[in-house]
Amino acid sequence: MEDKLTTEEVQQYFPDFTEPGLLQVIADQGRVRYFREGEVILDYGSYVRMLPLILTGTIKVSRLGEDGAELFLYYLTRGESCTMTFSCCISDKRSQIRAVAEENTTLLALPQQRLDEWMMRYKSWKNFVMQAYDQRMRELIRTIDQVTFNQLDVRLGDYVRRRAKVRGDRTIQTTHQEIADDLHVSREAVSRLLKALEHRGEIELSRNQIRLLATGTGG
DNA sequence: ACATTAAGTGATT
DNA sequence: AATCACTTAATGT
Repeated sequence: MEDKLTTEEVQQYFPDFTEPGLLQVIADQGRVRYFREGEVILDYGSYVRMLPLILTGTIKVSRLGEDGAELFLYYLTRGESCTMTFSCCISDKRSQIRAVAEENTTLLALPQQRLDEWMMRYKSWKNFVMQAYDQRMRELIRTIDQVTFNQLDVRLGDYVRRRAKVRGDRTIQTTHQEIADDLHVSREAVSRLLKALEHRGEIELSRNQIRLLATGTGG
């Protein structure tokens, strides 16, 4: 596989990038990198020199809590970039997050130096970045709401649906313990609430596996 | 058959 | 909702 993309390929992956000059510079400076499932792409405390644009696969982004436990933040999939990484690039700070390949993933790594210059120069790039910020912000606010109002059942439902969505599969392979770690709650709480969801007919449980059942008419 | 790991449950705080 | 103590179920050797 090639190390670089052609401008046509960049256009295909990111149809929102309109300026020929932007496509050219991304194709020119971007490097295709491949990560296997479970590989750590970026870890806490390391300096960020590249901004990733995800081409295929999924990346799981988490934050390190005060007590050393991890808290799941969000997934990145095709056509997305990492908001946290972008802000690290801009301010030249160490990473506050860890990014792990949830499945085999290819991404386009963009060198950090030019990013703010592109913001002024290419409107579609600026829009892309701002849109990413907007989306992440909404997501995080929703999570904060769920945490502060103790709506763990809602949060758990969201989690399962998101995870199924990024995989493009109604059946997800995981343990209750893994979910508990991601959400920072006890394993028992996860087991009990999942059981409740199962009784409501939303999911089906078996060992190491959760299946999402089709929800009623119109979804 | 036995050990290990995942999941379910009730009681307590 | 967390923690503990325990049971039950599934899987691996």
